[in-house]
Amino acid sequence: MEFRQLKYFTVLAEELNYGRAAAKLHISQPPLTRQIQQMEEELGVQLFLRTPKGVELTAAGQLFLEDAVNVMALMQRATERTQLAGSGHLGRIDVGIFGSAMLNVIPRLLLTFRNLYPNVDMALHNMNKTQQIEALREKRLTIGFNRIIPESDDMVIERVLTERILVAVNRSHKFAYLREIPLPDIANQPLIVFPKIARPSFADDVIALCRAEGFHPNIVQEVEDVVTGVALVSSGFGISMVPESGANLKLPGVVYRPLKKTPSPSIDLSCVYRKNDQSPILQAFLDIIRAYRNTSFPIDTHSSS
Amino acid sequence: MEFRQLKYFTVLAEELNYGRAAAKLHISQPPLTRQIQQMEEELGVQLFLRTPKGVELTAAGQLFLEDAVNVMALMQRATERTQLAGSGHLGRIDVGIFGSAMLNVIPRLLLTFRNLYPNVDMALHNMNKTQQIEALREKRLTIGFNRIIPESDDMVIERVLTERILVAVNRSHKFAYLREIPLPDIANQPLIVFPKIARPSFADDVIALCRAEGFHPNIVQEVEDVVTGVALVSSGFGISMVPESGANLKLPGVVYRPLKKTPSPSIDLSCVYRKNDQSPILQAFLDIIRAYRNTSFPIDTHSSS
DNA sequence: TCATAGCAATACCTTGAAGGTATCAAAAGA
DNA sequence: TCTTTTGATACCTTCAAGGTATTGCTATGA
Repeated sequence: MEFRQLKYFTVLAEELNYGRAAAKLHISQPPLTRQIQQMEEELGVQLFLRTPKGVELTAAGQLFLEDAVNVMALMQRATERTQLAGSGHLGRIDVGIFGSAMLNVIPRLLLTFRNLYPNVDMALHNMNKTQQIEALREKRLTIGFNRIIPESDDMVIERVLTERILVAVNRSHKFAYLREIPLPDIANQPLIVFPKIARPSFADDVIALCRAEGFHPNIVQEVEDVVTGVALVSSGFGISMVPESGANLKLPGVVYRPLKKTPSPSIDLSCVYRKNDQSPILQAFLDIIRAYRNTSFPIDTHSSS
Repeated sequence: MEFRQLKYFTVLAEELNYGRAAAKLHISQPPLTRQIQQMEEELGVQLFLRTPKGVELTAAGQLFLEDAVNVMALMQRATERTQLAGSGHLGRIDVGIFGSAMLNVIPRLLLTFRNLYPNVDMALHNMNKTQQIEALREKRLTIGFNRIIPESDDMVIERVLTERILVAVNRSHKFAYLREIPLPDIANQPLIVFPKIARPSFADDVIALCRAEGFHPNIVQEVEDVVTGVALVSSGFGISMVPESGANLKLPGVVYRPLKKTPSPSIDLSCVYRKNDQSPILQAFLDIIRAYRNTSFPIDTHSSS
């Protein structure tokens, strides 16, 4: 049984006349006769009763007609769904997220993606860079976001954007009265760094930044993430350094100040995905990331709550 | 898209290796490659990723695989259902019934049919012979049962069986003491005849029987059906003549006696169906009727309640 | 009653596409 | 580096789908 025959059958069942049905199918009448004969032979069932005025469906033919219509509709739907999936408009994307990027950049990307590809399911998974790489290898993740991602043969790391590093201080701290913080002044301040797992991390960047300036920072606490770090700043535990998008985190008594240095010390946010992943959904997502890359994300570094 | 291609696709999706898949399909590898290429071109979607070790499904391919399996299963089911319908094992039969035949013959036929063709829906419709013919013409009925059916060009009337005519009398009636009732003795008895609609009917047969014997029956009541007639006999209203299968109707004080005449007066039960109806369900049903035709239905004419 | 029109079926030819064999190109493994 | 394994390509053969011409049947109208 071929789809062609199903099509011929349904048209003949509609027209109930070989000549008209053949015309509608843009073939001549004899091939139609033969195809229907062949179907009847293959099924071992008479589908049409030949009458002097044309044909009519047998009971078996009526039953088969219903199913034939269903089969063709299902095939049509399958084709359309597959084409949607092939163009990235249907399917699923699993995104690994971690840290301060979730406070600003990633939500914007996700929102844009959802608007453009409403039929793609999006799942967010909170994991650190090590877990992300592992999950990517096991195809549990389509793409991961992180800072300072180790190179890997089977992964592509792509910069999403570069942010200034800001100093988070308590409003009561003397730094709060400065517009910019001179880096050397940090030397003796109690410094809170993060994250403490999955090194090297942003914490190492901060430390390296200090060392390049010629001093060793006074680290009073390593915490797991930016939220905990800023929470400690809020309670007067010390000061911290955060990526610019972390400044979206408004906690009582916390203000953010840029470092006094040119060029401004900065940290990259990157994404990572499988080198051999050609899936259209990933490509679509990457297109959005690339469109965002050079967009500025102005952040009011002087606001606080 | 052809079923052949769906089949090739599912096998390749299972084997994930062109060579093995082609072997399983009993074709060589190049045609398989070409058919898959053709599918991908037609859909405009890559279904497989070619890897050095073989192939793997893309996300779109996985989606299409699910649907392809469904399409093939639905087609398979359609084929089987159609073949069942074509052999009379699936579908529907509408049977018109009327009168005393419902008391014995028809239930046996229906029971036999249901046992042999459990997937055929049976619907019974109580209608008189006029209504049956009309319903047959409008295809609301597949077959009708009745007595004395008028000839018709587009209908076939076929005898189902021939029954003796019995006399139904009240146990207190003098006839109850006879083993057989001489027909002339009926002349002055109060006679109940039926049915009163859709003449000519069994009633006319009874009247004709009497006239042939040289007398005009003393009809005291015409009733609609055998049940009403026998009910009147039960209450002592008069005597009646009923087809043998009517003797299955046990009402208080009613006994049945054969007529004393050789050959025994009889009445046919017939069925009627459309001359051009070749439906396998009807043919199957007719086969059962014909098998029953020459079977005797022994009825104990002397029992009563 | 015969001629005609309209229908599906058949005979016969043409062509396109599916399948086969041989071979190539690329990559992995020994 | 050579061999093996994989999918892709080139080219040929064959079979079946489609076309034209025609037949056979039946209902209908003159």
